[in-house]
Amino acid sequence: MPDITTDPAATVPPAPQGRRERKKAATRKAIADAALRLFLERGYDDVGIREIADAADVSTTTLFKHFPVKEALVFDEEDDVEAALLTAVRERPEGQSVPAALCEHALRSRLLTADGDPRFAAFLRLVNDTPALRDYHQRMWLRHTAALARVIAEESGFPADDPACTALAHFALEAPRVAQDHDDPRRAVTRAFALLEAGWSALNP
Amino acid sequence: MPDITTDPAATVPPAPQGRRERKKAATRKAIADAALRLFLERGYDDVGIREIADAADVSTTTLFKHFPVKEALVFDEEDDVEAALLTAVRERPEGQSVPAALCEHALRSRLLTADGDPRFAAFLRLVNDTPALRDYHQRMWLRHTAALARVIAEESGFPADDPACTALAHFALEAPRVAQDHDDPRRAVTRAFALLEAGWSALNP
DNA sequence: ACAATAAGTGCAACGACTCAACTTTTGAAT
DNA sequence: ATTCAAAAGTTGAGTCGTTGCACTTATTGT
Repeated sequence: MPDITTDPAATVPPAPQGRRERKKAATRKAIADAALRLFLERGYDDVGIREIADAADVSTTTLFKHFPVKEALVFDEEDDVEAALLTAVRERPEGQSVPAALCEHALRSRLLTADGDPRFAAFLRLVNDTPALRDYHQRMWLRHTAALARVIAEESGFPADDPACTALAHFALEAPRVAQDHDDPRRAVTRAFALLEAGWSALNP
Repeated sequence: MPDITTDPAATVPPAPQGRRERKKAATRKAIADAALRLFLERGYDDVGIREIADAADVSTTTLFKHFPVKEALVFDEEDDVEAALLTAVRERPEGQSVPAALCEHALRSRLLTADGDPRFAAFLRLVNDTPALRDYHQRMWLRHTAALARVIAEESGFPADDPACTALAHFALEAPRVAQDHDDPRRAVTRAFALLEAGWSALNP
């Protein structure tokens, strides 16, 4: 449904849709904010759903209409993360290999180290110290496997359903998790990708 | 795992335990059997804990004293699976690479295809079609990462804490899961391990 | 024979999540 | 300007996995 408005000034800012959607977004944000605040204060497992709903001044049913499960409260605004991943591969510098591009992307993403920002550091600690959150995040992250595999296939000329593409995609997405258990995550990521890089180049014609 | 043993000679030696431990094992088996039967009949999500407990004629409290969570009801008798994994690497044929040994082990294990046995095929379908079970199984499977990484380090002369060893271990354990989403899982596993094989050999001096 | 130990029971509860019925708000079409 | 349908939100009861507690019963080592 294209937006054909008579008044062009009404649609200048990013996407301020009707008041309805704005209000919806507002309560959604209120819930997510309340949740994150409470989680950081007292830990994920020691905060109940009802408590969060109360803090955001909504009912628990409303809460669950915005977020499918408790874990999702923490990972709001995780759109365009897939887009970033895919373009990192597609628009990599001339001559750079696919695994190398993925490695750089992994190092660039702040999932490993929150340099500077103490608020983000606290967030990272919350996620990594809470098994439920770690697992959920990884599950969500792996949902990009198929899309990434497709892009890899395009970029490398392999058939779209070549298992090697899926494998590389999956392994690349798992790499950060593997690295997080090491004392020097950045080095670990690099080393894991060295393995993939060498293997991938050997597979190419 | 249900008591569908491939190798009849591999049955447990008759551990001469007291009547206490025998009874305990009996109720445990009764519970697991009832659970698997009901799950296969009506699907994992459509069978409740209380129902299983009733079928096995125990209280839900007793049930949870034997199995930590619902998913564990399906994966009983999963010991010595780590031992098999480790020896597959340690006692591989002369001149065979570590990834190759892991690939063979993956192909040998019946997690991919239940050739012939229809009961095991049904079991596999149950697990693969139930997200909760798939995830739980993978989580349990990944618990062997550290042990496998240590063996890999020993066998290859790398320092015990080299991230490359952890990475290879992790990727190798993930490979079957990646392959299951493909139409020809055995080929997919082989191809995934080809990637690892090539990369690993390139990392060696 | 006798405590110590462990298995098992019953019940009540908690927390996450769902469902159905209902009210209010909002965006538009008439 | 009125009316109407969809969407957002509420309420309350209920399911389901899981735990805690107090209790009984059976087995074991001494």
